[in-house]
Amino acid sequence: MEEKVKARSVPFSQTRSRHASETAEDYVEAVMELIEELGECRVLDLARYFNVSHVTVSRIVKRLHDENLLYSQPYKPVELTAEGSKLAKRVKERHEIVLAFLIALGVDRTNAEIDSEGIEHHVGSKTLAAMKRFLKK
Amino acid sequence: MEEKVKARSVPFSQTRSRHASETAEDYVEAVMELIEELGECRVLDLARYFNVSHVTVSRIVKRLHDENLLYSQPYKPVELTAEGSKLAKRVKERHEIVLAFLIALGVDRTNAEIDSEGIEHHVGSKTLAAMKRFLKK
DNA sequence: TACGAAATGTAGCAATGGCTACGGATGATG
DNA sequence: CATCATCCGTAGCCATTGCTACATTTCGTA
Repeated sequence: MEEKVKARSVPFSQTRSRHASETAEDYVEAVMELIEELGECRVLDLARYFNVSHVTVSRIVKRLHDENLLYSQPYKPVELTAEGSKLAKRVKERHEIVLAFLIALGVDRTNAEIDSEGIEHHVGSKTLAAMKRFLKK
Repeated sequence: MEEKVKARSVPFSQTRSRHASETAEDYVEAVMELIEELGECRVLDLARYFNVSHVTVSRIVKRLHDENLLYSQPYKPVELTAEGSKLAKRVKERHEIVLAFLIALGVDRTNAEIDSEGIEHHVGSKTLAAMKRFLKK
């Protein structure tokens, strides 16, 4: 009888895979950060960082190892592969831009840090470019 | 031997419950939108809206019914409870602000729509206020 | 070197959100 | 009012990300 609702511009279809990708982004970024801070990155360092159990970390590390983003051996520190390192740098740069942008927008640092963690994964290249332009002014 | 890494300001601890909350927000917003557009909101309307199977919708509707956000009876349209309606209005308003903000920032409408869907759930009250201030100028 | 604490792995459970396949309910139409 | 297409529910599968409990490995130190 009437018009069908059009599906969203961004299908929510791949919610699960999107979440998995976000996890990957968070983890490679954390590994890079922890290696910079501590010299190495242990499973327990990640567990403390994300406030989850070492079991959760260990399973995710295994998956990211299989996806060639991390390199890990039993009972050894976690390292980044070349691919993981590339991703981590991209993610970190995007994260820094989003954070700086929110602060420039007038958000206090604490809230800017909180929100940027969540927002960063959803900032496309166009939005990122717009944020960069804003920062230049 | 050295300083422990401090946990993130925003614990990633409750990733699962955060995702569940985002789902709740998406669904009450969609239900409100679909009722406005179509006069009622059926399970299949939601399935088309989110590009998922009706099974996924049906399970989530049941959960949100248990959480008192939606009202549903077998084979009947889905409705919002008072609580769900309140949440939906809040979410919709926030969504509209984020979308308008991205457009004002210089992002084309298509990408603004895409990114606002993902960003909206991570915009805290302080960031939302900053976006409103920006829009007034 | 041998012990014990700390780190990591493994087993197995729950919740969430995807799916297909199948069966029952509803409602329009002949 | 019988039929059939459409809508919806249920069963049951998988993946992801939480967890606790328990087993194993590592490593500093007695």
